[in-house]
Amino acid sequence: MARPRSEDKRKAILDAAVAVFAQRGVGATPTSAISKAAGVAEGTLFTYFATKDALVNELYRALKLEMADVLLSTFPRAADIRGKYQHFWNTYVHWGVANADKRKVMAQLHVLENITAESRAIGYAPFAEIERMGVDSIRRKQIRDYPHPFIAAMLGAMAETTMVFIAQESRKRAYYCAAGFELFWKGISLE
Amino acid sequence: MARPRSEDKRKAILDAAVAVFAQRGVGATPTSAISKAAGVAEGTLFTYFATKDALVNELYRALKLEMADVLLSTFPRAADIRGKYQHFWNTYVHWGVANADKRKVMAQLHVLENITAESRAIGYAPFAEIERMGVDSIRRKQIRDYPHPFIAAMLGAMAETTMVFIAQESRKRAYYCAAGFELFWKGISLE
Amino acid sequence: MARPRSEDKRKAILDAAVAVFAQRGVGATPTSAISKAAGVAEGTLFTYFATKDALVNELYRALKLEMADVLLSTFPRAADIRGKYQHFWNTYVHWGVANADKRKVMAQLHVLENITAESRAIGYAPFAEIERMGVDSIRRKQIRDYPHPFIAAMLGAMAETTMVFIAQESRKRAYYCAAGFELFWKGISLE
Amino acid sequence: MARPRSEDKRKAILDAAVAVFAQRGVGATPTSAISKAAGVAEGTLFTYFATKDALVNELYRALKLEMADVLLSTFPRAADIRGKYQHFWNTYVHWGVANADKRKVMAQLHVLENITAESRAIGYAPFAEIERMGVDSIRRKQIRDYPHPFIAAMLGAMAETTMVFIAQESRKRAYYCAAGFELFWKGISLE
DNA sequence: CATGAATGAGGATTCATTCAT
DNA sequence: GATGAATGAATCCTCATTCAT
Repeated sequence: MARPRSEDKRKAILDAAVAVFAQRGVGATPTSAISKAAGVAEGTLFTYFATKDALVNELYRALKLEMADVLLSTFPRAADIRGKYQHFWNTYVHWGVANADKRKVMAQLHVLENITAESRAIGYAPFAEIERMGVDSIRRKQIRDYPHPFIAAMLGAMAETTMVFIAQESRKRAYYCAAGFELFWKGISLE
Repeated sequence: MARPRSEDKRKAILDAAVAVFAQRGVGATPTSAISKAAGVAEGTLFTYFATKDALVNELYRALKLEMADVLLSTFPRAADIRGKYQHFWNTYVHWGVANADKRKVMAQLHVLENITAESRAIGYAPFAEIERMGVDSIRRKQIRDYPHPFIAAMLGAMAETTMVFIAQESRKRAYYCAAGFELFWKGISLE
Repeated sequence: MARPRSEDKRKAILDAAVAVFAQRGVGATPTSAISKAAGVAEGTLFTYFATKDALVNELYRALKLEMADVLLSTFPRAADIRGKYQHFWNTYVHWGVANADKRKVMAQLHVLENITAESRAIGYAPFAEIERMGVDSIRRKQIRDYPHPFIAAMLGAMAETTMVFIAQESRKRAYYCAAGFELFWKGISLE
Repeated sequence: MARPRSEDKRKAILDAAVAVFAQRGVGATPTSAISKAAGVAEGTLFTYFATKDALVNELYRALKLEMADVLLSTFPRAADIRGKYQHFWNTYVHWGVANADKRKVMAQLHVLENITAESRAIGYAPFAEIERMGVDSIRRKQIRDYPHPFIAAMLGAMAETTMVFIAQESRKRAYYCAAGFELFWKGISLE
């Protein structure tokens, strides 16, 4: 058996990609910058990822799965409907603030045409459970009756906006987090 | 360094840039694609814009100014506070839907590190009047008391999200436009 | 009008390609070696030839056409059948000896899978006239009855072999040229 | 530097090289393609052959020796002079048709600058006996008086040409084989 | 001023070879 | 010895920018 492919190195490349992508932009970052940041040779990157596109797609999936895990692993099944939405909001915002680079990269990735339909499907899969809860809360008339994807997208966009403000004024983190959720909740709650 | 002769050609280049940027992405578009789309020679582009970055920055400013003009030129000074916000919302959404390319490009531009602080300042300037109105409405307790930039950013983000849904289901344009504003207004109105 | 594309430069690139291809082999020659030998920048090569393959194909056609021109421009229509074949033989051998690089490159090109069917067709076209004469001479029973392509290929292969020997012993050029043709002619003549 | 253990593996690599070289060309074939086709690891190839060039040279020699063996092992010492030449012709053509890959590779190898003078010498050695017979037949005035290497090269080139036609029209194998030899023999026979 | 050919640095990827396991 | 990951020089091609016409 030869030297096995190192999971650490793989992670290092992915992490390095996040760091440099956040700083320079996905499209503007040469693979050489990634390999250098990861501390591997230029060619090594290509033993772990066949092409730059493949790397970008894998990164997309990894970030999506990480986010889903963060959102779901501490989900309060016993909470009331407001508590559940609040959980998503808080968890998302805190994760986003603590992982500013990952958030920036995710924002770029969502918009990139390099991401394949398959990657999008895989990245979306774990959110299906979240969607089910959301749809359910609408059917049970626990929140206002809008299409669920619309509500989810609004939550995402509003949370992103909130994160931007927290990034600018980190002292007011609690304030913005609460204010953002208030705005959102007023919008979708029944009264 | 005299101003180049043809203002038309300048416009043509900027318009062409919008079209190709929307399709291929700002970073992935070569200047040659822009000049070809504009019907001018590759070199000509550089007599109007010193560098690609300069072109991108001028485009940013032009789009910002256009948007401000759209928002302000028909502003209903006599309307009540809800009517004023509704005006911004409707105007922005309709403009964005009718000018999908420009909207896509703006979204990319906002996030690009190529845009200088100066460009951002210039682009922001005409929105100062809007800001004054917004700040005013808060001071007068016509809407809930959040920092104005936060509200403005939320309006922008929510309107963008709305436009995405309209782009996907153009038949439901009126529905989404209204739903989005409802969500927003519930969030910031006092009762 | 900008600087016009220079036919000279185009020729220079093609000539340089012949020289370096002959020395290092088509597949083993980087485009940078060609551009350097031609005295142009690396990028310039690609304004004249879209890809390396395109360059190779154009070279193939150019060499084929040149050869056809050499063979046909002095063709002795009045000569007897032996004289006609002798003309082809002599002309081909002398051209090949005088243009050793081109001959070497042609030999490589013929065998390369990079050469498109279209290029082969174009390169073959001017030889159609030669083929007609050959087929004719067979129909009229002026030479032995073999398929014409077979005879033509034999003539080519035998002439090539002859050229190799002349390249090694240039003093014996006349001897080998005559000996080679003798061998060929004995093979195909009726008595 | 002890001889590597498995002679089988060595053979497997050489055989694999023939197969992939024939398909993709010597220059265009990466060593990884050879090792994969041989069913060994990439690194293993280099315990059997120090460099790609070394492998290519050994392959050249192996093929040359194989050919010499084929030509000589069944040599009809009792036959008349025509029968002897006919034997070479037939054996060569049949071997070449049956081993199309090896023939194609040989053709490439002959022309490659990677083949060292030493390899050429070694590859030629077993043909010395053939040469002796040939020279002898000339001295005894059994065939026309041309330099033996010239005759041998002609036989080779004409046989190669014959093989190409048989490869294209395998039904006419017997015809082309006979026709080719006829052509050759008419050329060198005394009457 | 308009044109588009010329330039060469830079980018993604390949590949012969080395070396840790 | 066998394996295949690691390496980095080399390759083809792109593209922002310059400059001759």
